[in-house]
Amino acid sequence: MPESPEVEAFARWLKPQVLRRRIASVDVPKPRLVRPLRPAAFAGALQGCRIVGLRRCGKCLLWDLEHPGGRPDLLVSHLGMTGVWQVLAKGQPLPRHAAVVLGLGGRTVVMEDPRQFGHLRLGSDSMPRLGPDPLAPEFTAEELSVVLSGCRRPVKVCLMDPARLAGVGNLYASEALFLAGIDPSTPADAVAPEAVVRLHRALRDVLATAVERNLRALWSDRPMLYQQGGASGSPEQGGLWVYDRAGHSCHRCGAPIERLVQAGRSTYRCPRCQAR
DNA sequence: AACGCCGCCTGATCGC
DNA sequence: TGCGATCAGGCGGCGT
Repeated sequence: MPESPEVEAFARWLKPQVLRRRIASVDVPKPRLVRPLRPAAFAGALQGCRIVGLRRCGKCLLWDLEHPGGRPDLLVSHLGMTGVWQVLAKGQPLPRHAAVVLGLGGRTVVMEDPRQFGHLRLGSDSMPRLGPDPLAPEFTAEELSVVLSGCRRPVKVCLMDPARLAGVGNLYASEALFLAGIDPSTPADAVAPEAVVRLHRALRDVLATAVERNLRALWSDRPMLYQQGGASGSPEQGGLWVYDRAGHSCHRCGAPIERLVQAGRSTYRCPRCQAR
């Protein structure tokens, strides 16, 4: 479940390894995940392009490309639930669930996605419309207040709606609400102003910390935060506050963490630290 | 416009 | 021990 901190880390980690390189070859072992749907068309459009930029937008990784003639293009990739980007060492075999393989001349970059919920789309019209990005430096508590005030659904569901807020998924929505001491089932437009300020700060803290942690994980070839599950230690020890910790005791107060289902997704909360 | 719900997919886990 | 059933989950599409 890569969310914005994971995608941001992938972008920063990959950028120095792919920038200014030319795409010499394209292989599409999982054509279902790409647009244009026909692998030959997809590969043909990518082949020969130079990678001139790599950035994140919400949970998407954006590849700025330049065709041999100089025409710009955009490759939008989304990692879905289980997608990862890898740089293969020379002679290293393809991962089992490789979806797209880019040969960059002496360096091979692969998107792997076992559950195949991710996708790669070519063209600048491939970007979904997104709300403000809480990782952006200019994101303010006032902006968050506007996002919440226009929504009557539970605040957790609101935070996860990409049209309202970009890049926040299930894990960091639960973690931020814990840090802010807010019950996830509070209607978004009923969150008190001082709680909105706490939530703004919690979102920024939890996301920024996760970017740094994920970057260290990538450079040292260790699993990322979301790949460890909730059973490990407290956040100080590299674990999580509430996500995936149903039945375990709260790291802060000891009360058993609860699991509830909102809009069909698991939410985790501490009944004492996040009382109504 | 806002919201709920289904289906896509496969590894992990559970019950028998 | 082994096998089938169930579950998780982002998000696009569709129905209300």
